[in-house]
Amino acid sequence: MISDSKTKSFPVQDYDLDATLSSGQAFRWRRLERSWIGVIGGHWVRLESSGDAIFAETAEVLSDWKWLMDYLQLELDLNSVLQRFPDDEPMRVAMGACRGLRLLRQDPWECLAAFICSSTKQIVQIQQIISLLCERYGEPVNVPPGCAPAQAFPSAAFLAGLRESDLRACKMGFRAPYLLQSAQRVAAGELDLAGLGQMPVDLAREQLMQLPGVGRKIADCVLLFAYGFQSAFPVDVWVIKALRELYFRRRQVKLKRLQRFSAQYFGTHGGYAQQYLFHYMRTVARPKPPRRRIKAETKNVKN
DNA sequence: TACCAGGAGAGCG
DNA sequence: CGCTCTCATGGT
Repeated sequence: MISDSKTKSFPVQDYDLDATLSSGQAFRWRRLERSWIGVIGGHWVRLESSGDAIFAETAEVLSDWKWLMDYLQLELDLNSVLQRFPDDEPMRVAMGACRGLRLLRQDPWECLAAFICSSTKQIVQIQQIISLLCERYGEPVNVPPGCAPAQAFPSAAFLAGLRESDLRACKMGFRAPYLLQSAQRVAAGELDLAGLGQMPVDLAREQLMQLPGVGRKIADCVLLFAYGFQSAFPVDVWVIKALRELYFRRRQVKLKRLQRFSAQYFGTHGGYAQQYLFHYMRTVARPKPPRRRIKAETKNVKN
């Protein structure tokens, strides 16, 4: 077939690849000059955005690019999503600041495992944990000549056979037993990840929250980022900050009330709104870190 | 040094 | 329930 190729160009509109790949939904993308390198399923891929198109390069000749189109959600009409945002000032500001930000559609196990490792961690640290996991326990994938080795995300079955200390060595600390037990339950078929997508969202959430280390927030991340449940609205510290400052004027509001507010106010398409608020708070509205005082005598004096 | 990071679970009243 | 404490690790 003449359409077989290692490269392909996809026309896009309103697709901010940089924002999307760096907005804390996925943790394996690395920037290399103007492009992004990552692994999706068993495919090494390099992506580059030119404004009105996304260019993709893989390591092997392909005729079927559905895996990539699905992951990037290339067929989604973003405007129809943005139109469903609440018509208020905070959302207008976030929308203006994050134009082109998208939600990905990730593999459920990878997404679940990554977010189990995410609790009270900063994004760079989550990236470090995930990359250690993949380097040590993921199946190698083909890469183009001259490129660094890459691995698929390790399967639940493989992780299920490890020891807790193996996972702790990947710097995930107290999350290690959570990930290990969750991997064992998924590998044993006690939780059917593939089946969750066909369930009502509340039932799917309930199933996910049976897993150790998976509470409301992480369950919502998986429901949104892996299954595309548009009503899932992960309420984390950044979104709490956003809701308090933008909708409650810094009044003391309890987490429970924010969760109820978000479900009621943002409704069945709140997931996208959440990502816009999250990204807006992390980038534009991020409080400037206090500038370090430069002390000449600040040297590591190890006696 | 002390504090915090995209939380969850256990133990209390 | 609702609150508080703890969990491991790296960065500032």
